[in-house]
Amino acid sequence: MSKETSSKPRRPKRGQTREALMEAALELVVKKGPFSSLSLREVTKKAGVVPTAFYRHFPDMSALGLTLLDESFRSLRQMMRQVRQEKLPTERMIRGSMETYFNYVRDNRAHFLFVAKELYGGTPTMRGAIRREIRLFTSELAMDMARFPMLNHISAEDLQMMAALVVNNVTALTQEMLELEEEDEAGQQEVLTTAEKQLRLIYFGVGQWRSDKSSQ
Amino acid sequence: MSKETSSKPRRPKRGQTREALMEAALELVVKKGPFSSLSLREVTKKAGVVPTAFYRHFPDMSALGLTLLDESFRSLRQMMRQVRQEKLPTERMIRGSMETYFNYVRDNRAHFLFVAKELYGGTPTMRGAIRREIRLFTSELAMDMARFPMLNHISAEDLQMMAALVVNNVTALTQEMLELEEEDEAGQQEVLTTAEKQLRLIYFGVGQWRSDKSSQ
DNA sequence: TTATTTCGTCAACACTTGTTCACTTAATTT
DNA sequence: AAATTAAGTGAACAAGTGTTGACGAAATAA
Repeated sequence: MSKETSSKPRRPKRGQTREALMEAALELVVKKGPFSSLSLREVTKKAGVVPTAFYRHFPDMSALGLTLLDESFRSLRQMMRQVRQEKLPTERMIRGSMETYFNYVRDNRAHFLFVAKELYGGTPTMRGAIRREIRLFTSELAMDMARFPMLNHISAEDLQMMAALVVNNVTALTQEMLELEEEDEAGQQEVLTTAEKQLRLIYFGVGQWRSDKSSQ
Repeated sequence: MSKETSSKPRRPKRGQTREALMEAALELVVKKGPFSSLSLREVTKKAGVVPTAFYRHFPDMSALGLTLLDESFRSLRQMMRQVRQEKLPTERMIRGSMETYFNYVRDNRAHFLFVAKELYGGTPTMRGAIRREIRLFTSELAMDMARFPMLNHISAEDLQMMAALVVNNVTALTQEMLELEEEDEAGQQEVLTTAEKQLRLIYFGVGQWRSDKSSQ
């Protein structure tokens, strides 16, 4: 049966509170501080709901945190998959993927801020989950590199080390990006071109690499 | 029975409480979480002193934090100066400076943990202070590179970008190091050799770099 | 319809928090 | 030796915290 939309429900609709809580937490992270510093009560207050209502949706704050984390990475993984599919000559690929990546960061500022602030300061569980995701990205990048014919001569572990170099650096630049004001387009552009240069430099280094030399 | 001769003072000596507070805060950061999540009361408790005694030494917690930050970076800067003075052929220099740096990290675990957990999660003031220090290291590294004759042809801003690449990566590896157990020597060794390889790769990349190419 | 589950509310609890004030006493200065 | 300053203590506060349990209304299922 169809229930019609009356003008204003006195209570939020089914399951709407859950999203209100997640959204409230994100907003508070943006303007107040790390998720770990938020209290259950202020989150519920911001969500426009009484403290006890929280327990209808999450057993405790850390459950909310892990849900938020999952949400953050699910869409990010999806975007990365998309980027990975574009087959282009290396130089164009570097510029292209950096552009789409940083645009994505800009469009999902709150989620990235949330993750950034928990990366080193969160609970062990939280940190572990984030680090696992990052390692996943690294491995996938290494696998991508392994498919390039010109990198045939490089050992698997060296590829891993190179991928880690790229990921570490992009991660750091992401944080730098988040530190900028949202309106600071010039600064953001600068970070982007720095990223491009750095990746290009790494690319040059990879071209010179001999794996036997490293095992020494 | 009250009077003791000279063995144990009933009260800490002059100015001893200040250090007790700083030490207590560091210990709590190691085993509990980011400094920003510590309460004044638990710090004083750990220091074996009543809450109100805190105000005799610091106006509030954030002042303690900034003092701790200063302490952390002062000794680090000193060590970096020392590293920078050793003049060696590049390859040896990479290995050498990475070794002494990571040994220093191991010996000052608490301070690095403190800084790491505040880097992105701390108050704006705290984050700003840390980022300023890091930028300082980057600039100094860029200046060092500028003195190499073989890097004459590289523009100042490209040198800055290269130094940033190095610093970003070492920072990330430091965090990785801190995530390991203190006894995990194998893991620590692995991080070290990864660091060496990555720096060598960057070094190769620098060798191929043409600044005019970058301006496109 | 009626019955049932879902989910937001209210009151209350036992804590912990930062900070104040008046106090004492040790250490230093005069 | 006396006076002064530095630095610890204890009680008290208002505000904020997580969590409980019983209650009621709305949405869904029977």
